[in-house]
Amino acid sequence: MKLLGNGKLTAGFDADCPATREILNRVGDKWSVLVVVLLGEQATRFNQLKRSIEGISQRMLTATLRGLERDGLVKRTVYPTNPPQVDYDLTPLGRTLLEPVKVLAVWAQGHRAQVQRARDAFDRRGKS
Amino acid sequence: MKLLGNGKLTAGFDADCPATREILNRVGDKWSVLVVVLLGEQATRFNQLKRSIEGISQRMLTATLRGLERDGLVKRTVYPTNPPQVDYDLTPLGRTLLEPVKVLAVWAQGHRAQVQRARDAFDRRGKS
DNA sequence: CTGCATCCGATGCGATACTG
DNA sequence: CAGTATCGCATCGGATGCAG
Repeated sequence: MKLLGNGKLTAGFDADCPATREILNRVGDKWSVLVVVLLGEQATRFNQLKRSIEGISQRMLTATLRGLERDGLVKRTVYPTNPPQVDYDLTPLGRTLLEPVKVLAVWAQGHRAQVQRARDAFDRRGKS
Repeated sequence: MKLLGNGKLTAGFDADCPATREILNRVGDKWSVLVVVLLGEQATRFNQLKRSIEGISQRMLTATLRGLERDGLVKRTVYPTNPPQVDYDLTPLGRTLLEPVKVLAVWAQGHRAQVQRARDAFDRRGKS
């Protein structure tokens, strides 16, 4: 990315840096944030997570958890019982993600109506 | 989504609410955040944006700007000159999004190394 | 300069069936 | 219970060409 002149974004960060991009991808994907928030509540077993998140497929829950685990945000603990029991929990690193996510969620809910109005207005203009 | 028992996430927000989900989608998509940050710097013309964002296709820049405009985050101003000139700028609403996004970006950059190490370790375990 | 339309490969993700 | 494997549709997004 070419910067705009002074070589630095006045916002004080580079939204184009690969690390930022990757985190944004994580936060943006369909299920990761939801899983992180739920695990922020308490350690949870696989099937309980599946029941808690209405609409998620087993495939996507597995993939989401693997991704979060790979990034060191989630810890997977296997108890060799019969039947097997697997607990997922946030790591300390994962816990630090809770606050930034919350800031976004608060923004979303605080501006929900305003965005909706803008959207309606935009769509009306399009129809005319 | 079924909540975990008390009917409310202790984090103090519902990451599953549709409004939150939509905002997360916006923030998560490939180019929106980058465009918002750039426009946070200054109003910018279409082709200047295109040059500033290395790798974006014209198609996606158009789509991204339309989406942001529809949500009331970006304002599009046409100057009926010849050749035509179109300026994009953040709306006041768009400007309020800058701070939450920055919080995330700061997190990303602050934990970049830690995530990378976790990822490397995870991948090594997989190979063995 | 600022777009829109079309084509088409890449990826996302749900459904389903099978395993230890 | 906690996954893995495979399929198939839907959407994403780049490349290209045309237009006001």
